[in-house]
Amino acid sequence: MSAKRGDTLLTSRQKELLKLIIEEYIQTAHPVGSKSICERMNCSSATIRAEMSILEDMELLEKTHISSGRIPSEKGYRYYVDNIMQPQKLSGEDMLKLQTVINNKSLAISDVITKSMEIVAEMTNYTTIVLGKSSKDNLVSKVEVIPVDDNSLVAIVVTDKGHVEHKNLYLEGTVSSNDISKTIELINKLIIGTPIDEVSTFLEYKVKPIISNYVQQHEILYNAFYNAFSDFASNVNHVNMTGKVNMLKQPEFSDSQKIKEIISKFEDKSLVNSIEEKESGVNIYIGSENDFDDDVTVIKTKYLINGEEGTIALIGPKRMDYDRVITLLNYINDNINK
Amino acid sequence: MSAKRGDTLLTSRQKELLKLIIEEYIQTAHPVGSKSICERMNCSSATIRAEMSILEDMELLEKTHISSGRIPSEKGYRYYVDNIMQPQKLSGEDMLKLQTVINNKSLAISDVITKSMEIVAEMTNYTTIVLGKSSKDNLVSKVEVIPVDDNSLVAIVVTDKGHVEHKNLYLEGTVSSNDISKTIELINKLIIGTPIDEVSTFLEYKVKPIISNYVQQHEILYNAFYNAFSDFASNVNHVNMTGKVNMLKQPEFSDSQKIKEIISKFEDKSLVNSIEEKESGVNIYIGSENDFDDDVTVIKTKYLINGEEGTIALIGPKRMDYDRVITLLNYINDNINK
DNA sequence: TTTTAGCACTCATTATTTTTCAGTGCCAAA
DNA sequence: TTTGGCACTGAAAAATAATGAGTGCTAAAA
Repeated sequence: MSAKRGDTLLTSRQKELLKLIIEEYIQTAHPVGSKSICERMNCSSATIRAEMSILEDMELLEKTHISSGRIPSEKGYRYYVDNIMQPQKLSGEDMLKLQTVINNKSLAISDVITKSMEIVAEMTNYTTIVLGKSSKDNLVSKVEVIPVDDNSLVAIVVTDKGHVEHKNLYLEGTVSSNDISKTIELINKLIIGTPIDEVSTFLEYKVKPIISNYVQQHEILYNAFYNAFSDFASNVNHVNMTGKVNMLKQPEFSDSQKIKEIISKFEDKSLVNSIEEKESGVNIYIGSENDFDDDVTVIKTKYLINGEEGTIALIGPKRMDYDRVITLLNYINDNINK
Repeated sequence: MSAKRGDTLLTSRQKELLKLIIEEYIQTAHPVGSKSICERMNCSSATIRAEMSILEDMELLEKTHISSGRIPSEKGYRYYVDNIMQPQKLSGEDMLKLQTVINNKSLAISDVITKSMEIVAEMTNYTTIVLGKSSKDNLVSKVEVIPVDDNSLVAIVVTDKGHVEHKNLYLEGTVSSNDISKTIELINKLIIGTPIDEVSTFLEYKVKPIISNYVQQHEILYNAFYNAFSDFASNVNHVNMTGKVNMLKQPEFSDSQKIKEIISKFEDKSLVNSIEEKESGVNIYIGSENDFDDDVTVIKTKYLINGEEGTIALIGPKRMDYDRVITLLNYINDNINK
């Protein structure tokens, strides 16, 4: 927590006002007027208006039009997140729901993460993303090939991190099972320990030149395996998104143009992949601070457990329940680290 | 083609008129007025109106309001599809695009199907779905277990159809590698040849009673494998959807409420799975004829190649370019059968 | 110096009315 | 049987009016 970032000098009353406005807006999605506040701060609406006006000068609040109530600006949310909001404890209900997954000791960690985030999506009505394992550091630890019928095989690659990829290969023409097993032997001998994203270049420089010495129908086989392995490298990133529809329930995305925009972005693989988090900790990217969409907030955190690494992220409107989401992500983060 | 289904007695002029109206509406999405037709049929708009009126009495056309042009009714589309439309040849351009995938002999058939349908989605601006392999008829042909670290394993199952499933298992406490290999041996011995959807009951009745005779830490191991296999059975259906966003581009789905409805349906796994086609041939389900949504048409066909079976489907507005889509699906169908 | 009541003013939103126009149905003549 | 003519319809767009939540400013009260 790089605390107090940009903590402009606000009186404690201004801080309280900002807190009340942001929290009301988070709940209602309607601009907040001076009247609705004054009861809670026992002073008149005129006083509130004066203070609001100051907060607007500081660019922490905005108006939607000249005579409207106030909504938080991006800077306002940022100030709230950095200087006002204080992390709550996880509610009993939330904890209970997560525990059923987290305590299930027979689940692999990657499943715990995915299922936890599915639960979070459901609880919060935001969209969650688990971006799994990048190919870096995944070393091939076993290549298995199983014949299916005369013309097709299944090739399976397992990495040292327990990542599995498979691909059905089709062989043009008949290839002797002897040739197949020789090829596999060769591949296994030469390739084990190679980073998975380097395997295709490795195949080209180490295997291709010598395969013809050992294998009769080397060309067909080499090509089949080459195709398979280049796919493996690019597939190692897996993505799991849950609750895309939740986003459409948010009032800020009720315009059909905006809906299309958001859905398109959800479908855009390279954009979704770019959500991968580099920094450590639970980080918050409000509006233009993220590369996904100016109208959303992305909260994400990197995980690295037993060599499996990835990012868990949550996307919601800028008007997000920051408090709860951060508490949830922290809780998941702490718990998957045992 | 169960031709001439419901071929009410239409004069050839009425047929031509219906054809023109439907084809214009498919292109423009606007109700078609009598004036815009009369040039092409060289007669006056009054004559067209009279004929339109007859077609409306037959429930082949509808009005959106009392003084509007005509749009096809569901029955109208049905009549068009059954009795008027005649299958075109595939355009050179369309064929070219598909050939790049279909002629790539090193791709497994399942990849050819998936990629073809991705291309179709892009070409047509509709949404395509490939619903893969149901679990029926998939017999376990190999179980492979690979240790990742002290507490975790990867279990891989391959079926006789070349279908592969894998799962990371986490073992609570340390389990001797001897016990693990004994368990695998036992499972491989007893389970090979079992339909994948029956494996978990099989485990319960055949393996559970005797495993304690061979394996020390049988409980941990049995549970881990039991969980893994029950997942396998339910995962055998895989789904690939492409072009969800295309649907939102269609003018009939520009209303934000409708968009949400469609997107929700796309996300609903059981609904998507229910698209599976039982009948043979390329079949057309217009509006209320399908279970997906009254405002769409679903065109689908079953495939069964080398033991791999599934459904390829296309979803678009009822105002769909039936001609082209059917030609495309037929072409793909013919070609994946070599 | 700070707070507050009072008041004129603004502008989104909603409702109401008016205008426009593509298209229809019907009829009588061709 | 076809067609030109014409009155009529109703959606859609444009213009107008009414409503009301909320503001900024000012001058008096605290």
